[in-house]
Formats: sequence, C-alpha cells, structure tokens
Amino acid sequence: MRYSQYLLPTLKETPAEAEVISHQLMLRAGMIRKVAAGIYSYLPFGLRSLRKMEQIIREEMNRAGAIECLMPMANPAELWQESGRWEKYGKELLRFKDRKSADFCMGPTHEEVITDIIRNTVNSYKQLPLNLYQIQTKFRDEIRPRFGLMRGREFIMKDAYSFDLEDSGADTSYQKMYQAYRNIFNRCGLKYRSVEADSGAIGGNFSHEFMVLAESGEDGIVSCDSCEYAANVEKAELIYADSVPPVATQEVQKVDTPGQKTIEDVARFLQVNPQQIVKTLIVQTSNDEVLAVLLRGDRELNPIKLANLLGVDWVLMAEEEVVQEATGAPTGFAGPIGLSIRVVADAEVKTMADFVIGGNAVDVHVVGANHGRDFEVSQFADIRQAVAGDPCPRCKEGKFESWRGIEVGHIFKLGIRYSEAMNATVLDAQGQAQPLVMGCYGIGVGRTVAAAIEQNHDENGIILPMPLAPFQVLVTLLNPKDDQVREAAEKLYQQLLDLNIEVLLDDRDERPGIKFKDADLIGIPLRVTVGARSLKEGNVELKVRESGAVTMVSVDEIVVQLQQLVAQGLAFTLEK
RNA sequence: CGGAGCGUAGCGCAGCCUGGUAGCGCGCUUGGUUUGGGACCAAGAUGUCGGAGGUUCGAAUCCUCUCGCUCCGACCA
Repeated sequence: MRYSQYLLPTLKETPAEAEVISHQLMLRAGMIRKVAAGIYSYLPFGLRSLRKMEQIIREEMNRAGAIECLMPMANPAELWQESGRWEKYGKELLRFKDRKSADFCMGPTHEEVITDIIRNTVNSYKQLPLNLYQIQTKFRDEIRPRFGLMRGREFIMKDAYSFDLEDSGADTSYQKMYQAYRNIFNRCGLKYRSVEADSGAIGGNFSHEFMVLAESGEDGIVSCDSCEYAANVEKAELIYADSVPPVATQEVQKVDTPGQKTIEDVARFLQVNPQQIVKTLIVQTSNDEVLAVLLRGDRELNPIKLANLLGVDWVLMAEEEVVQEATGAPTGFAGPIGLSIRVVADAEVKTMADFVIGGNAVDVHVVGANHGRDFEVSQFADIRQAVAGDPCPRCKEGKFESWRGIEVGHIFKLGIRYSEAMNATVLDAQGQAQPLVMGCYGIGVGRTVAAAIEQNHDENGIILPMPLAPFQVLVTLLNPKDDQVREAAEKLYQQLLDLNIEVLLDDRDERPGIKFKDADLIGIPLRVTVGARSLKEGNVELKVRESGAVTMVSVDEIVVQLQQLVAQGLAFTLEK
C-alpha cells in the first residue's frame, strides 16, 4: 500500500474526548473515528488490525474443532421472551419495532438464536458434541460507554456456544476452549492471565476470564508467584493458617475515643495496629436484610463473595439512618456487641483475639474484645478482598501478586439453563430426551486490539506486536524527488510485496520529520528508511519500533533480513 | 439512572465573570525558499459560538429549557 494513496489521517494533538492511552492513540493513529457515544467507525488502518485479530481467533477456534456461522444482529422478540431475557435484560437490550410493529432487539449476545438453531436441527446425541461460533457485531446499550473500543455499545465479538449430551462432555468442550483461548492470546503476543472468575448473572458452574495485564485495567486480579493459580479479586479464594487457636487474655473494656471514626484514627489514638482492630460494617442486602459484617481493620470487604455467601443479588453499605437504627450510634462506632442483627465475620477474624471494636455509642470503642465470649458470630467465611502477599490457596507455598487487567475473553460453562428454558433436547442412547449441556465463550475483538495498545506503547505512539500490526513493514522514502532514492524504495517495496510481506510505502511528499513522527505514532513493527545519505553507501536503515534499535543494512540483504524478522514476529508455539 | 464537567473553524484552545466588529496555535489552499526527527516567508479560505426560547437598543457572553459529549458509581467482551 502506498501512503500517498491511503487514508491514514493522523492527529498531532490528542482529542479531548479520549481519556485512556489506547483510545487516544487509536484516534491519533487514524484507526478509528467516533460516530456516536460508544459507536465507532473503523478506518482502514484500524480495520487491518481488527481483521488480524479475527483471523487468529478463527484459526484457533477452527483448530479446536469449532465451526463458524453467522447469526443476525436483529433478533425477534419471541426468542428472547422464551428464554425470559426480554424482561430480564433491561435497558441494555436495544429494542425496536419493524414496519409491522413486531418487536425486535439488537443482539447483545446470541444464546437464544443459537439454541433455537440447535433444537431445530439436532435431534440425536450422535450429532454431538457441537461448538459453533461467529464473529459478529453486538449491540449493548451500555449505561456508560467509555474508553473508545474498550467499552463500546456497538462492538465486534467472537462468541461461541458448545453443546454436549452430558456434563462430562461439556467439561471437555470447556477445556478445549480454555486451551484455544490460551493459544489465541499467546499468538497475539500479549501478556495476560487466565483467571478464575465469578460466573455472575449468566450463571453456570465455572468460568475463566482472560485478562490482558495493563495499568489502566478495570479489574483487579491476583496470581500466585509459584503456581498457576490466578483469579479475579472478586473471586480469589483465601486460606488462613489457623494452627494456633487464639486465646483471650484481656477483659473487655470501654474506652473513650472522642471523634475517632476511621480505622486510622482509632489505631493512632489507641496506639495499636489496624490489624488489632475489627471493623464492623453494616450492610443491606437485596433481600432487605440488614446485617453486620466483621473484618480485620486493614481489610476490604468483597461484596461479591458476601452476596454469594448469603445467596442474594447484591449487598450495599447501609445508609446512615440504618446504621443509626441498627447500632444506636452514628457510623464510625459500630461494633458487634449487643447487636440484634445477624453478624457475619471474615474467616480471618476467627484467628484474632483481644481486638478493638466499636462501642455502638458516640465516641466509644471497646478493647480486649473476643468473639464467642463477648459476642456471637453466626458465620465465619471468606468474604474479604484478596491483596498482594496473601498466601496461595492452591499450592499454599506461593504468595499473591496483584495486577490490573483488561478482560478480553470470558468462558462459561452454562449447563442446561437455556436448553431447559427453550426446550432444546436430544435423544440419548436410551431414547430419552435430554436437555443439552451448554457452554459459551466470548472474546472482545476490538477490546483486545485496544488492550494490546494499552500494553504496548511509548511516549511516541503505538508499538503493536507483529501478529496484530496493520502492516509488518514500513518503507520510509525520504526524498521522493530524488530518482535514485525513489527507485531504490520502489524496488524494495515491490520485492516485499512479491514475498507477501505487508508493507506500507511512505511515498508522501512530506519532510522527513513528519514521516518519522507518523511512523512512530502508527507503530508498524519494522521501519526501513531509504534516504540519499545511506544509499550512497549502498545501505538502508532498519529500525525496530519496539526496541528502537537501528542498524544499517545493505540494499542486497535487507529483504532477507526483513523476511526473517517478520517470520520471527509471527512465530508462536502451541500449548499442548 | 444519580453526581461532576464541557459544547466557539478539521484538531487543541482563548474570549463569557464585567453584553458592543469572533480570536490564537496546529492543520488546510496557493506561490516561493527548504528537505534525516512535526521547517520558513508571503498571500488566502474556513464559524448558523450545540439547538430553541427569553431578557436587552444589542447576546458566544445573562436567564430558562433542550440535545450531545466526557468523567466518577452499578454493568460487561
């Protein structure tokens, strides 16, 4: 491709609307343009990256035995009513009517459609297992689209759905997808973790998220520094060395703590560590229960763990008045002694003795408190947020490291939730109708490209890994008006094209500075500068975008060298 | 949906408080000089000041309403 005939509108300045680096760079590098909130056009340069990503996904899905199909964006309401999601999905489901006033929605995901296809086409267990996928534009009318392609309303997603007769088969299908996902993200050259995740509203037995590691990631994850265990902090399990049962040695005693409301205040005032304090949170659940939650002073509550434990949809910190009513004191002085509401404690609290708690009265705390003696806890459980340094629950030897991650893929074992609701059954060997056991597997295509940029950039611009780069080689022609230089660049360009190397020839009539700045911005992995100065010596200049390494290479050798570097950049080893 | 902020030329912004001829930088066009890290000189073009209504002799500026966008929360690939 010739730059002079291409559409690659780079921006010198950062558009004000872009907050995160990937969004800024994708706009500046002419990859995307916004059409409306959370809705983008993919310009030619950006589309090339997207297509690369799609192709990698396609190849690995196919390798794993999945079959590509394509389902419609417009879905009739009936299917969604049948699964019950027409009502449940809420405003995120973009609904509209056709000319006959029939209800439709834009597909935010395709469990209904695929289940409908399978129930109408598959009747026997002999046709199983099946795994169908598509790469398609989804629409979710997000409350708050943001960060460019990272969280759009319209976005391209690869979604796959597996169907098995039995649970064990579904586990195998899930494992295949897990491995396919690892292959996909390995091939992209991304630093990521596959983590155990909360299966959330979609339900199902287990679930993994694939997280590209990046500072700006929206999720917290932890991974063990010595074994393979990794998990979303929402889910990360914790263990406690409870070898030494705590022994109470102190008497309970009220102390005045005027104005000391926060843990830090109390710790400083009483000259104790936050680790010797137990904080009492008053929370409300979706079932309208108010309860007290106990945590070590320096810990954070993990509301998802608590909600799962209680079997409720959500828990929230209680309003000021509710706290007042439950404890008889304003916030900051809540404690477990004498409460009439249920008390749930983090498992860690069980290992503590002689701790400080709130006194349920203004400016009063209690020291020397002990559970079981001074108050009762109805349940001890793992309900706190995992942090770096916590011991690994699997190998019990390693410690957690913590990261920020961008969720680019998520795999779920769904079970029979949709197949039962939609009556998707096959006959087993005994002639009995059995609901299909399903799994679903998503990858955000645009988000992965954005995440790759988030992870690979410097102050000058994008540094895309070779497998996702829109072009593999950029030939910068410095003096288009110098016939000799022009001919040398043209020849190189032609040779690379003949070798099927994806090359962009910057033949614009621009000054060198502009070409170099643009080159760094758009981040093509390999740049060859053809200019009068080095050509005199029979050389061209090779610059590797990632390392910044510059070498002079003779005109005769450059093609072979580029060929090797491209091949190297695309090389990958399949796991298993 | 709750809270905060912003809409002025293609992009980045000033002007608004204290009403009176719409500006700056970049980009764009033309000519010339330049040509290895976002050149210089000269001459240009470009705006319903997001929209509607109001106050006023007069509104980008003050008031009301509206639409859009961005950020913080719940959600998610």
